[in-house]
Amino acid sequence: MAVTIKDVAVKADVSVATVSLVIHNNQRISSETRRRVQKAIQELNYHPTRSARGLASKSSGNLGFIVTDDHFSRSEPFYTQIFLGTEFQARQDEYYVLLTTVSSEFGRSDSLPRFVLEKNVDGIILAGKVSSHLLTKLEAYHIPLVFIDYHPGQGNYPVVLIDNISGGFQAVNHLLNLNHRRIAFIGGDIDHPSILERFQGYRMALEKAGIPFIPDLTVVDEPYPARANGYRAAERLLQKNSDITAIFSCNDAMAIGVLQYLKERGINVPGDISLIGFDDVEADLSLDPALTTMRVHKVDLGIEAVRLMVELFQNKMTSPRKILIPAELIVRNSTSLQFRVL
Amino acid sequence: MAVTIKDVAVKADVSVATVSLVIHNNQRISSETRRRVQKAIQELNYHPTRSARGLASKSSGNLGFIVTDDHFSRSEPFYTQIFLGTEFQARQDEYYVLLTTVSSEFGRSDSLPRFVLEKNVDGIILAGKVSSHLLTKLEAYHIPLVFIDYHPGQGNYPVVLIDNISGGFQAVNHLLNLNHRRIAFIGGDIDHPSILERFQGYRMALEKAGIPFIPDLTVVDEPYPARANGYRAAERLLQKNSDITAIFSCNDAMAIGVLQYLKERGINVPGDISLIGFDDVEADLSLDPALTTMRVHKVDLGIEAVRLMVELFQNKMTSPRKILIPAELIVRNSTSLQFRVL
DNA sequence: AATTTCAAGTTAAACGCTTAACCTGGAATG
DNA sequence: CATTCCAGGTTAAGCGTTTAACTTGAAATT
Repeated sequence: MAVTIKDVAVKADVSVATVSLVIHNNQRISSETRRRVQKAIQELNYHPTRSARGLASKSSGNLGFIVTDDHFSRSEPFYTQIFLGTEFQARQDEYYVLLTTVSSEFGRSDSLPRFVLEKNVDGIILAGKVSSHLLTKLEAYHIPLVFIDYHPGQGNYPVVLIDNISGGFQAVNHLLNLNHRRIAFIGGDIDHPSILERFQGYRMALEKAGIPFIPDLTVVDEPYPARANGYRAAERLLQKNSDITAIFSCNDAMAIGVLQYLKERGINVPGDISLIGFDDVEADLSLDPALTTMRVHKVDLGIEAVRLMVELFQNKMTSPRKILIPAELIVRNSTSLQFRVL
Repeated sequence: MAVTIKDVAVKADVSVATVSLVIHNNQRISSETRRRVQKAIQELNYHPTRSARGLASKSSGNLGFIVTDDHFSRSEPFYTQIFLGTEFQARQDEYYVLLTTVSSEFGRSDSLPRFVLEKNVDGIILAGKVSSHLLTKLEAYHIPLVFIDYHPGQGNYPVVLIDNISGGFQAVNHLLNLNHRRIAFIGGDIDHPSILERFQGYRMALEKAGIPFIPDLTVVDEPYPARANGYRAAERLLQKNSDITAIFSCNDAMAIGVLQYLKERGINVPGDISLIGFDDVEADLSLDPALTTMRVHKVDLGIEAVRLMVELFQNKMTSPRKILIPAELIVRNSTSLQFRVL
């Protein structure tokens, strides 16, 4: 029924091996023969069958994409964007991406995603933190691994990270430039690397400006960075401090909670307090005022991960194994010049 | 290196055929032998290699997911949710789904997605409207097709649709129950089936309530349903009508534009005018007031599409070929009782 | 002129699985 | 008791590629 490499071979009057060699640009074939084969391929509209290629060459042409279920459900748009980035770059490099979630509690006895068991991926991209048991099991399969927005302590894997430190620094710098001096930081659990780094950026900016760091101006012990926790953090923060003029929230989700709290208290943003977030999510634009934030180029995270993977395949991992994607300041309406005399 | 069906056969002291038959639950194998084989499979931790299976059985274990690039970029969260739904259900049914976008202008001479050329999918799910040229080409390959949120005129393909008519009806009914009588409709191009259907629901609800349909209360000629067009539609609508008490927007994107316009004009929502949207997108919650809307269960669209596909594969397409997913009224703060005496 | 080298293919095995067709020995049947 | 039937397997031929190893004829070398 469908046209196979054999049909092409017959038509071009060569062996199937020759056809295969032409397809793979092997130099052993004369340009005359090459042309004849290519013509036959064209005319028959031949395309190698993926399964057959896979079986013979022991490569699937697929990349796996793993994210934990709760990361995914908690901030789905974020990981979705990353996934779309991998999808986009994979297309350029002639791969497909198989998406799957795993339990964040992946244990010693859980079984790996089907695509690894069935040898249906040539490499795996892991987005966000995953269980160490998963990694241990994965390592046993010797599949190339690339990490996004997380890196396990041990192992020397290629990784694509957000430049959180510099991002935090820029965010606070923006506030400093607007003449703010009493700047608060609101974060989720400081043990999370990304949050910690943003916090470090915050401190660095203050230090550089010669402003002392005041622990009371920070809330860094909320369980995880979601709206409700942002609301509560704002509440806790403002009960102790009445003279804050700006808040740097570790991410937009919390910032939205903060904003809600401030509004309910009749505190004007940015009139009374300026607010800046981090991530740049869809909702930011619908807010009133629209949220100033540090944009994370999520798609780029995915793109770079696939690029690293392809380099890995080609054994030419000459470029750095760690790629930092910068965050970008997006000024909207939740930050403004501060005039008050303190 | 890796364990193959042969290893299992040796260990269980049977032929490889027997192992294969056990794996596929063939009844020809005695339970005694079956157990022995299964034990060997367990102990060796054997999993059939996907490529080999594919080659031998002429099935890839993959489903293709196609959406046009501009649909995708215009309302990415919408299609992403659908995709995630297919992904979810595919997992249950042991498939993977390969995502790709095609140009909305796909022409006669464009080439099909790589996964169909390489016989790397067993069926294709098409989300949203696609070019007829694409369909023509696809049909030549005799691949099972399932549509989501769109159905081509010709052909009798399985399809999963949003119940837009009933959704529109419910939306307007909600407004009627709140004592509104002057209810406007704002839509994008009425030629788009979904929008037309929502409009039909609007008219049906009015009719049932014995309220005459007034063309001046509708705007149905904006190019496509996005924020900016919602803003403009609201402007046009209110210039002609001062006594509107409620607006049904054909989707949330336009509703957000409407809301912005009303706010700028100092018109209170829902105090002066109630507003209801359609889709239920992420941004709705960040709005002030939070938007009342008709929730579309996007994930379910994807889930049902995969189910239909699997039924197709099993030739037991007994259930209806057209599945309607109901929309659900989500009451938030943009609609309220109307008191004005008209 | 004999030998070596090389360019340009070809041969054939292998990849790991599925499945139609075949086999075999005992139970059921006439 | 000879024949049929069937449960429970096995054999072997594919599926469509890739690729290591081999071939061959002509050019280059000695």
